[in-house]
Amino acid sequence: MRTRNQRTDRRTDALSKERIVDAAIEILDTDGESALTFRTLAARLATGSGAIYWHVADKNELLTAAANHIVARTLGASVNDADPREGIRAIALGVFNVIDIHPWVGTQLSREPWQTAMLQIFEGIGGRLRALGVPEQAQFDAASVLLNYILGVAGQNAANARLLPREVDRSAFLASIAARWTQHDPAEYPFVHQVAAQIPNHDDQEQFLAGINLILAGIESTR
Amino acid sequence: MRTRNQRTDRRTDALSKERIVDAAIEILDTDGESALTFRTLAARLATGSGAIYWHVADKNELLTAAANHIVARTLGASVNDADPREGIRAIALGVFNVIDIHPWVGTQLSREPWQTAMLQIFEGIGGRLRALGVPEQAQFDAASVLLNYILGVAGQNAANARLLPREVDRSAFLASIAARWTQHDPAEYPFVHQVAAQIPNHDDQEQFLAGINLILAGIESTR
DNA sequence: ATATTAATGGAACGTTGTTCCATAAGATCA
DNA sequence: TGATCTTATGGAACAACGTTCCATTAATAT
Repeated sequence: MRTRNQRTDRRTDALSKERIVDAAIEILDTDGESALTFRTLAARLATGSGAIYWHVADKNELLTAAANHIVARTLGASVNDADPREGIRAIALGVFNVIDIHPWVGTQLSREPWQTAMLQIFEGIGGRLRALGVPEQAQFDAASVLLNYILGVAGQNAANARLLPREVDRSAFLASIAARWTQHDPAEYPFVHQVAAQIPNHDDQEQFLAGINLILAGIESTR
Repeated sequence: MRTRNQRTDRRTDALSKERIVDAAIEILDTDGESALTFRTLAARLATGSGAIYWHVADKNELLTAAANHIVARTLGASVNDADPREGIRAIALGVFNVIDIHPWVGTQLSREPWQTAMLQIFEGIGGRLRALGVPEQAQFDAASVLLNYILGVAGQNAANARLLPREVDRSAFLASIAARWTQHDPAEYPFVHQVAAQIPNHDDQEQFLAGINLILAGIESTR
């Protein structure tokens, strides 16, 4: 009997979409978005780029699969179903935090529309809106605002992480942003100047949640 | 007197940042984001890429300048200051529509943080929130939700426009999205399935405005 | 007229995503 | 067991891109 057990004990170094996606995630996490190329990936997997293309259609599919993997894992964990409001906050915060750790996920979410990761977020939100008693007519709009707000913040945070040379002091980074803001004419940009003062001691995550709460308040007020 | 009048009657074909940005906008609008390269741009301006680099640092600066140009022109036009609520809606709708016409602006807004275009939107919103009577403490958070929601929608619409092969029938496009949604397991994605039915006769702009109204309601309810 | 600076345009460089293809490994069948 | 066919591999080659370099020209100042 030469036939090995189906798909079990093949060569241990066999390539697979899973191994490729895992390696891609490692590169993205440790060296950033720009470090992932088919050459670095092939080097890490000790193969050639042609072999990778046998398992993956193109770079876009690879990035989508990587982002889906991370988001699915995150959303699966954070389930709090006592209060639908809390459930929505937990989903939103989960996405926010996952992008804090893997900023490239934010880039991918805002670049590629209607991928599975987005639908998962959408479903999680929508189901809880129903539980909240939002009428069916209004559910689509309500879930859409929440999702787009989350995607907007995701994109911005990913973009910020892209410029941040890697672990630059956070307060120095905030200060440099505030400085850029105050360079504009105060007469033309009074609000920007007023807010620039609040930037240094400013908590991204707290402000993100405040946004979620404002939207939830809006959804519940228009019933 | 050989000296010509300062900066007036130079060679009529002289390059300038303005001419370069204008040409870039034309290419982006007529042939899409992927069509803008330093080669196509040089060809259109009948010059070489080196000459362009004398006026523009890199492609990022070029795109930022182009987006700022378009957004500034749009926001300058749509001023309605009878009601601050209407003013905010006008700004949001202005950005939405400008991205409908120039989708690449949406890509740029979500990719490059804290550029002038974003600050202009932020300032327009913030000033009107103040006029609305939102307490100063809450203005930052309130302006931030609105801005991030707008940016989220901007990014998604830009991404959609990128996939749309150019002027494909809109209803066919919506139908294909709904089809993709319903491919997922109905048991796992009940909300997505419910909403997929509403996609075909669905107005993007209307839903966008509904989102703005929900957020405004939330802002006004938590005072 | 001459020297200096500003601006030009096109060749060349290095990197990228992707394709191609000769070859090897695994499975199937005589 | 050996022959054949499919699956999978890895590295060379390609086209396109952003960017840099540099010899040359136009405009200005001396």
